[in-house]
Amino acid sequence: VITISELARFAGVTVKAVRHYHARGLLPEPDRDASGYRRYDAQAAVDLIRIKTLADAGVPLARVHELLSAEQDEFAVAVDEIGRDLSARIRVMEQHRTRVARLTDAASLALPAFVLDYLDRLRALGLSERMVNVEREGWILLCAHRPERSQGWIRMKQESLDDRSYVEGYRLLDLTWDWAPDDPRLVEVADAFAQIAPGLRTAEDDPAAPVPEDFDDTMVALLDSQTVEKVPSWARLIGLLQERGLIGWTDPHYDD
Amino acid sequence: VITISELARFAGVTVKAVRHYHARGLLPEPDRDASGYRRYDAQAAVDLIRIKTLADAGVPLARVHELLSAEQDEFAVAVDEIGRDLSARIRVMEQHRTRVARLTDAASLALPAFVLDYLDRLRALGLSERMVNVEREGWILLCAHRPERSQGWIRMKQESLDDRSYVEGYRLLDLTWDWAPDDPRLVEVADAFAQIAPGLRTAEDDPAAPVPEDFDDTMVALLDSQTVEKVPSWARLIGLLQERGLIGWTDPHYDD
DNA sequence: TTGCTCCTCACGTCACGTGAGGTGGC
DNA sequence: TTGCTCCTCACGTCACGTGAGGTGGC
Repeated sequence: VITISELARFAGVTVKAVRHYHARGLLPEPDRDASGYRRYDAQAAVDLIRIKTLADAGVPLARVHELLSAEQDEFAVAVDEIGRDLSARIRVMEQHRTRVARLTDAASLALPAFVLDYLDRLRALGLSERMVNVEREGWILLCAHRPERSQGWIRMKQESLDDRSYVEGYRLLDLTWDWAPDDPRLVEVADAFAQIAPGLRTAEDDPAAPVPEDFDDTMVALLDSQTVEKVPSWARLIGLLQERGLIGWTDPHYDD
Repeated sequence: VITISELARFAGVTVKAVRHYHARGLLPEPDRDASGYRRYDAQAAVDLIRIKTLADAGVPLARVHELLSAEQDEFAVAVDEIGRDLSARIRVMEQHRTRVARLTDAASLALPAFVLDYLDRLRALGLSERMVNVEREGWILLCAHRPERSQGWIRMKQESLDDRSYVEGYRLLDLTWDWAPDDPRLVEVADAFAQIAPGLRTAEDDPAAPVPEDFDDTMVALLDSQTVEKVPSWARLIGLLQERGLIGWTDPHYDD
């Protein structure tokens, strides 16, 4: 009594969708008129609205097919499950929304505000932009890998930055970037670090400090590729520091 | 420095997804090792996390490609838009969730509680189950088509059911279901309706009553296919009622 | 006659997933 | 040697969308 386009508009779907539901066996093929046009009645409209209601809720069409011929109790259980599934999907979408809301620019992608504050402070302390960049990419990795611990680490780093000798260490490291690995000044820098060392915080000082278990092999490999493998002079420097009994988070076997 | 599976696990995606991003040109192909294996560095991990963050937010990969090379301000505008889009999608999902929550069984699919209450009352008044079914399917159509007006209509119908003569009319109609269209008793029923008529409510009595504009051609055609086209005696009855100056919502030209 | 709807294939899309068939590393 | 990972095609999936080429109704 109505045509396919009338039916489709009525239910709020496309004509193609209706034909697709026929092909899938979800909606029974109606009788045709003299020219081969499909003619639908109210039952078809009711069926289609049911299909759309379930499909809109994210139910796969194969599942819709089952449900349309399900018994009362079986259906009730399924509807309950669909509702919980929708709620769960809404929750993850809300997480993604808050994550997206933090993305003010491409540089801060995946970085929470407390890391951005920390990076701003490094800039304010006079560190070079490429140094800040190394930190930034490192923190993107850390935040992705250990989101629950990263805030604690940042707090610890912020406290460390209150220490002048710690800041001096950073500035020294910044200076060595372009030096050749065999630059004799690196030995002086390593000695300077050894002086500063007592001021550097370790896991023994602070329970929030990172411990070896915080970094799996993947993490260590990635952080290394950003630092010792990228800046030749730093590889040398790490070696010199190890000779002086100072080791950081990096793989002791980085030089393999 | 890390393998494809390490990279994938780190970012929380599948190995296939990483290769897909290579194929789409989203993630640059890294160098290979001696056996042709891809070797990734931290930059790749950072890039992949960025891609995943955007893709999780529902951004099409083609769009992700643009955004990764966008300028600060252009990116900020896009992120804002993605956030609004996510919020909108969350809102429609919440609508679908509330709609799904109402689906206690297959019969009540797409029907709000106030319609179910109305149908229960019809049963309580002694109407046959098949009669209730005709009402139910009609209301499914009405609720789908005019959701904003259906509650008002139900309220009006509930008030009408307080009228004994109105209820009598329903019971008479129920009785005629199986009669032949030429059954002489139909004339008596039509006469009885004519007696009841002053008690029937019309648009003149109540501004909430349905007017012809509430039903487009599709709606009329569908409601007809559930009633006058389905039950032969009703087609005859409508004709008899029209002779007596009583017309309902149905198409006056139903008999074409 | 023009424009709109309808019909049936067949192939496209989106973001991957699934084997198939083979090689490399411990 | 076994099991695991890696590689590259090629094709599959899900829910339709997009024409292609043709007919019917006003």
